Amino acid sequence: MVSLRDFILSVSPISESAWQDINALFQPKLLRKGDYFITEGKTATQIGFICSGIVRAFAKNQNGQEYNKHLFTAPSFIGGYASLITGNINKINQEALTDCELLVADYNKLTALYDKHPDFERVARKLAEFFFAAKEQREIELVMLSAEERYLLFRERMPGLEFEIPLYHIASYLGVSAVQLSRIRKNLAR
Amino acid sequence: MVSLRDFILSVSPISESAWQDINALFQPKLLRKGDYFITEGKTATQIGFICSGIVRAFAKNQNGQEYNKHLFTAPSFIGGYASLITGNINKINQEALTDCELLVADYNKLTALYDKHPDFERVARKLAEFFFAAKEQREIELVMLSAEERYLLFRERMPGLEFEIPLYHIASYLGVSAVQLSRIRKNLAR
DNA sequence: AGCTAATCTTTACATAGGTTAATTTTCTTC
DNA sequence: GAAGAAAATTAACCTATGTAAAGATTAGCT
Repeated sequence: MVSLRDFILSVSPISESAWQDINALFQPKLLRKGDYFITEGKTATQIGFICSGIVRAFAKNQNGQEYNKHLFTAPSFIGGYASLITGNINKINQEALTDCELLVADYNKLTALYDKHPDFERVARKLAEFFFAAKEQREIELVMLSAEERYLLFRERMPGLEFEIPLYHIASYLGVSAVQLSRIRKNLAR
Repeated sequence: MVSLRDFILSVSPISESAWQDINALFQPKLLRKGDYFITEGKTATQIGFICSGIVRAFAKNQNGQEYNKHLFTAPSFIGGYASLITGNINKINQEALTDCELLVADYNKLTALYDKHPDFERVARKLAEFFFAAKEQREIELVMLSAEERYLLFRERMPGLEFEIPLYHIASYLGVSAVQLSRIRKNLAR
């Protein structure tokens, strides 16, 4: 159970009055395992904050095959970030893999606070920068590392997570099939 | 030959006084074909803006194999963005593939302007958000599309670029070997 | 505990794509 | 325009990984 306030403050300090305005926009929401926070097809309007639980973000191709773009655990923001930013149709789905406690806010109301609270816009800037750096890192790893190396890295970075959700979700997150991950695990066991 | 001012204004409006302060920090610099703007190993300190020319950003793995993370054409910012943001050691190299006209500034001096000019920090926020959205799109394409589809997309998005730089740089950008790209082109020709 | 569904592994086969090296084509430069 | 260097293609071979289907294992009810 993680606090939104602490999370924001860990990014960049903000005034008490900014926090009050931000906090007022977030409402608690419970997401049951299997529920979706967003689905593709409409422009995203809401941003969520995970207090507890696990959410997967995935894209579907024309054949219906899914790719787990990200596995979110608390504390983190979720929502169709690219769609929120650009206003384009959202192409991402986000599904709870466990029961989740969320805080949910309207993204436009939130960004409307930037004018009043430049310290909050600074939080947003730093977050966007970190998100970018993380994506860049992931991109490099997807291309430069073998699937086995990516799996080992995953276990290091998110220890225990592989026992909380189905392996095929992890395989998809690593960019391989469940069968291939099974082979990799067999190899490592020797 | 593209103007930094126009590029910034296309992201978000800023005051004339902000522009004056920003502009004062940039110095022109000529990069010859083959020259490097940054190399891996040190923390990045400078940010560049491409007025003309082509730059590739690439990562090297332990075997010395290279992966072209990005091909930059004017107008765009270059520099070890992840390193600038996080302060970590830069792991990226950026090499001019043609002669380039750059504008170069000290990144810390530039970000020091955020306090004085919140409208400039807004530019930085929006840029970071767009960079993120672009990376996310690229990640999805790397995983969900075949190499052939990625090549076709590349030709659509950066028309003509394939005739200005060696094909093996494009292959690397697409995440395949030069041999494989050659096969793909042969296939498409039929 | 026992039944059912979900998950994971294994097998068999197909294929995209890597590597190396040889050959051809294109670009530079004198 | 000829010589040499760089780039691109082709061929031969190999491996990682995909797909489909069958089995084995585990988890979730009632």
